[in-house]
Amino acid sequence: MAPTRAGQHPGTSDPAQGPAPAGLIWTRPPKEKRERPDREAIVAAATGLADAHGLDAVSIRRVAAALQTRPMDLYGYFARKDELIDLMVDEVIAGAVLDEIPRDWRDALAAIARALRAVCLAHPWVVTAAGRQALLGPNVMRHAEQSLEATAALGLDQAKRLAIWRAVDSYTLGHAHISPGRDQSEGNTAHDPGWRAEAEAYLQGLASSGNFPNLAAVGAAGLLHNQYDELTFETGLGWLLTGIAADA
Amino acid sequence: MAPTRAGQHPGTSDPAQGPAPAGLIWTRPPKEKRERPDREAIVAAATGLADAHGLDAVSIRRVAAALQTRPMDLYGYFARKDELIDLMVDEVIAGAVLDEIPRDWRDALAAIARALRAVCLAHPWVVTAAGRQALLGPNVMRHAEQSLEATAALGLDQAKRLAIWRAVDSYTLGHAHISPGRDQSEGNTAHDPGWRAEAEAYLQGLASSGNFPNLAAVGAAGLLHNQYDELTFETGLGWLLTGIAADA
DNA sequence: CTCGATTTAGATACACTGTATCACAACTGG
DNA sequence: CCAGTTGTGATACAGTGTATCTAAATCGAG
Repeated sequence: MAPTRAGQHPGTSDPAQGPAPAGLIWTRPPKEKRERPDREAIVAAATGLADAHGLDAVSIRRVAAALQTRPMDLYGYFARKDELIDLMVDEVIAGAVLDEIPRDWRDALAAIARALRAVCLAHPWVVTAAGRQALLGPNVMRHAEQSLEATAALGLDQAKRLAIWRAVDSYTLGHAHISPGRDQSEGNTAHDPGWRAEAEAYLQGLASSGNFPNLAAVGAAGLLHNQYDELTFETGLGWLLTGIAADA
Repeated sequence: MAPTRAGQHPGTSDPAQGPAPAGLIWTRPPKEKRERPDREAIVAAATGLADAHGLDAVSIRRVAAALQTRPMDLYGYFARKDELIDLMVDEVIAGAVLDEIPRDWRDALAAIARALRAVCLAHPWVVTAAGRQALLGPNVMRHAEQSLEATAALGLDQAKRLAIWRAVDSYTLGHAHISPGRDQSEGNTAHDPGWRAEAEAYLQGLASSGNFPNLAAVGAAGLLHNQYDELTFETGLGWLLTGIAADA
């Protein structure tokens, strides 16, 4: 990139360095000092990898390669890979933090839940990652703070407000978690049409066995397709909020 | 974990047609010809491993060692490790199938949810595994059948009954999923007292920053301990059922 | 300035993983 | 009997997270 400054090549005064780079020094680029990526860039690269190919595709080596660094360089910014995933989760959860909380508590909880759901749909791996350990990142805490703030004006005791937060988060994350075909990464079988056909045939077999009359009435499509996910999510969320309203 | 080749030539990774058994794992007979470790024993060994040391401890080599077999012998009973995990999940979910469904729909749904929760507490890894792909095993289907059966007498349309099942399962699994310190395997940091102390100090710091007044009111203990999990679960389940009742 | 001690960078090594592949034995149909 | 298929046992391969070793750079003291 920069013109050739032949001034400072390291340690070439010693003869017979083992893995010496090939070619004349004049033909080699000036070793363009690859600066170490900062934490933000690492998290962004890892998130991109996870979005594109699933959480399993996030390996230290691949993240390093994406940043043109070496694997062990990344460990300057976290001690274990789990910590990198913590950073990734907190980063994307920032997208679920509302700019403004609706005044009505029910609207507020619904808006928070929908924002969280949107993040879970955009980054399916966060749901998986959320189950690994307690999430304590600042953005997760802001989300929690908003969830508690939503019920601040209701005059409830702390335990009940805490339970409300837990209930809405549990439902929202759980719904995304068990959504069929949630994970769009290529490793997932649910998008292979062949698998789809076999699964439907299998479910047809179960249905025609007579042991699953209620499932038979629903049909295989209802179990395998997630095109009604949005509807069932909203319906269930409405039930939950209605139940809370009845108690509060 | 999974050697999912991301990005490279995608055409050559076509699954081999010859040796790969066709059909879903559920449709293939248990191949009882082999008498060494049968499918049941394999699943039991793998489940024991997962219960004791977490899902990550379930490796083909370790399961084989536990059964005094060789790794590749196991592949006579499933084509991929994921299928083994499917078998494990279905096996333990059998424990969530009720002998008898309470007549009252609300009691029935609550009983089903509590049974599912009990399985999730006894085998924390099932929650993780449930998110990997669509669960179609016979015992999972029996659980689904019961969930639909619970609302059979209410005269609701199929879509609503399906949504009820999804809502209760989502809430139940989600609550277990995000329970702090759910995974008791030794890899988890949440049981290290040192980590505990640091996490509490960190949360205290956040609380005293003034940016999280609602969280500060709750206190760090409420966020880190799961001793109230049972209570919050029951409370939220009650809300959900009340909301359903209001709509049905 | 010189010379040891200490920190840092860079690479390699280790113990694992899932599973494809291969060499070879055994059985089977012609 | 031989050819071909099938099964069996072992090894190989391409990856994983991260500990550890080596060499270079930096720094403090005299």
